[in-house]
Amino acid sequence: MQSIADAVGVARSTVSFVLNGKEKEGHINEEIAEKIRKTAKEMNYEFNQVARSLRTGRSYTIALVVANISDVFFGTLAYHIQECAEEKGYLLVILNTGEKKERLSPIFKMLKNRQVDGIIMVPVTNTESDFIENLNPDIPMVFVDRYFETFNTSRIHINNYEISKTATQLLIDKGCKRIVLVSYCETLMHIQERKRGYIDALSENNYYAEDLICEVNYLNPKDSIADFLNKKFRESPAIDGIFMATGGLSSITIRCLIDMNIKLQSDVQLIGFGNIDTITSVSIPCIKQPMLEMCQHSMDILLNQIESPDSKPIDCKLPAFVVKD
Amino acid sequence: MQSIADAVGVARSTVSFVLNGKEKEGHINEEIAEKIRKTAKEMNYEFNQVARSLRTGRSYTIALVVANISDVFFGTLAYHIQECAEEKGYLLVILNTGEKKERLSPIFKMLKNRQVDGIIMVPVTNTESDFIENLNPDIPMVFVDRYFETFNTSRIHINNYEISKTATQLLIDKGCKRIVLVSYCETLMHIQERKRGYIDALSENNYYAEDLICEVNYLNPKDSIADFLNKKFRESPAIDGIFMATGGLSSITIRCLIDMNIKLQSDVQLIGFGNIDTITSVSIPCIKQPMLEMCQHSMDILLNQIESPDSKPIDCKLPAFVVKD
DNA sequence: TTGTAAGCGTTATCAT
DNA sequence: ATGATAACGCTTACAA
Repeated sequence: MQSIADAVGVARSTVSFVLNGKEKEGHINEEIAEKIRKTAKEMNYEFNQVARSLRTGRSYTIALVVANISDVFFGTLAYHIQECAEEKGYLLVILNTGEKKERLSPIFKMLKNRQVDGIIMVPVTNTESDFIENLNPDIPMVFVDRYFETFNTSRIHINNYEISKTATQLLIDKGCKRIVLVSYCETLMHIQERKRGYIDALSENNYYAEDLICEVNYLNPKDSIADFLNKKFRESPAIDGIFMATGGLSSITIRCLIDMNIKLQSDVQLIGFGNIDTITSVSIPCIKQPMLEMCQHSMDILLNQIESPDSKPIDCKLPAFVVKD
Repeated sequence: MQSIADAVGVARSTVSFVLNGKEKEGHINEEIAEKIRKTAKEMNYEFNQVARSLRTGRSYTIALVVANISDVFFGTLAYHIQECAEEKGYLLVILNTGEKKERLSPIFKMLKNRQVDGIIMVPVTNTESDFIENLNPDIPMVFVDRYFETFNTSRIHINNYEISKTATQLLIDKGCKRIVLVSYCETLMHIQERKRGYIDALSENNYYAEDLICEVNYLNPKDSIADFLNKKFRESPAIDGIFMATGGLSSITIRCLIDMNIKLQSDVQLIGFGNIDTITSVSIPCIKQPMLEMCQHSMDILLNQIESPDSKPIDCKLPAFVVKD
């Protein structure tokens, strides 16, 4: 920057103003501004983000904190968020929590050292009280996909309740009467909401029965599901529909059914989250999340929060949609 | 830092030396050093990485550049690399190229502005000459998975030739005589090497025939594969084995076969890259890459290169392994 | 053994 | 309309 200033014959500060597009504020002669820009290009000057960060306190970096980036759902989030971030001049850093709450505090600490401007996060299960009590980093933060009811940050999520009710109703409309819910045993709101949608749809048709709910834990879900389904298919009346509450569970459940020699979409009607259609040759209706929109909104809301830190948290609910068979 | 210095009654520089573990260089009294450390902890001081970066020219940040982080292979790389990086105190940023060479130059520019210390990259196809001519960023860089024959950077890859030959031989040992290769039409070395392994195994048994090679392009590979297989199954003698040269192609090919009502592992014997076993109920042998080791080595080699920029590029070939059915 | 001071490359305030 | 100059928080050569 100094050398540009020397070359043009002005002061460093003049160059800085021009190169930051603040000619107006600096009241700089258009002619000389043009000359500065030209020389900068000639000398192919590129500013040093680190120095700028030190001075301004902003790093133009945001962080994405997820359980495990190798999961395709998180990977897709990362992909879109990186693209959005790049467009706005931000760099994206990735952190994995491994769903371990004790990793959060060191992560937030490090992000602060680095003067990271904002965090997009898929929160770890069962950390609501930690956030309320002491975990809250004072960096602008938005939650994506998952959220907590009483912890008030900006959140971007889908209409879990409504879409789950719609999906379940779809099975009912096909004539199913004994519809299983395959889900995780989980306190996170999005899972709770999906369950509530399922229950309400069944209740309204008087089909609800507690014993149709299969809630597994994260370790070894496959065996639990297989056992459950095996039992339920032998009962009379047997089950005739399954609603799978996450993408991961959809794959696992379908794998179980194939192993059990159950004919998909004839012995049993299915619907679930995720891209089920890619793993089986019968086409199965599924609930798709508007990934790109979720990411765009996350980014927009986060940037807004970075610009105006005192703005109120925003609750952004986007519609998911059912892709029929 | 100043406030610690004030509290203890020493100079800022003394504090700096102690906190960086350079008491020896600074020749600092152990007693006072201890006091400084204690006060730092009490005031829960945390150093500002940005300021440090500006001063030292190192950001303790590395970048992972891949085609698309939502792809599970790249996602898995990202996961392990992030873990390794964190362990060494590095932050990981992610960049997607979308396999577009024109995105590389702006990416490298930005990484330089940010004083990123090193790059781990899965290079974009057909960019060898660009790298040789003008693209080479002068940031330490390693290639992982893919590499170019004549562009001399450190590379971490698997024994593509050997493992492909072994895999093909496995099909031959099962009695297959008409073995198809499903691969991409691609100049990247790792794909070429896989093809060479396949050809050599067949040639040694006098089974090689050019018309058994199905090389598709990245756009719409599914239809090309389906057409090819359809034709080949009708020929006499029909094909009886398939070697699938990438994880993505394995899924696609198997999906085609199921659609065609071909019985896996009886009408045709399969072997391929990736986690095939998760998408079908018949178990199919597959080639697994040592993902964790690849990432650890990438990180080690990169860090070494950062520490000693003049060290020679390293060629690190790791063994993949076949998981049998 | 400790302290001083000069940077690192910017931005932004204030005088001119 | 432009230029000096201090500051951001840290590291490190050198003086004391």
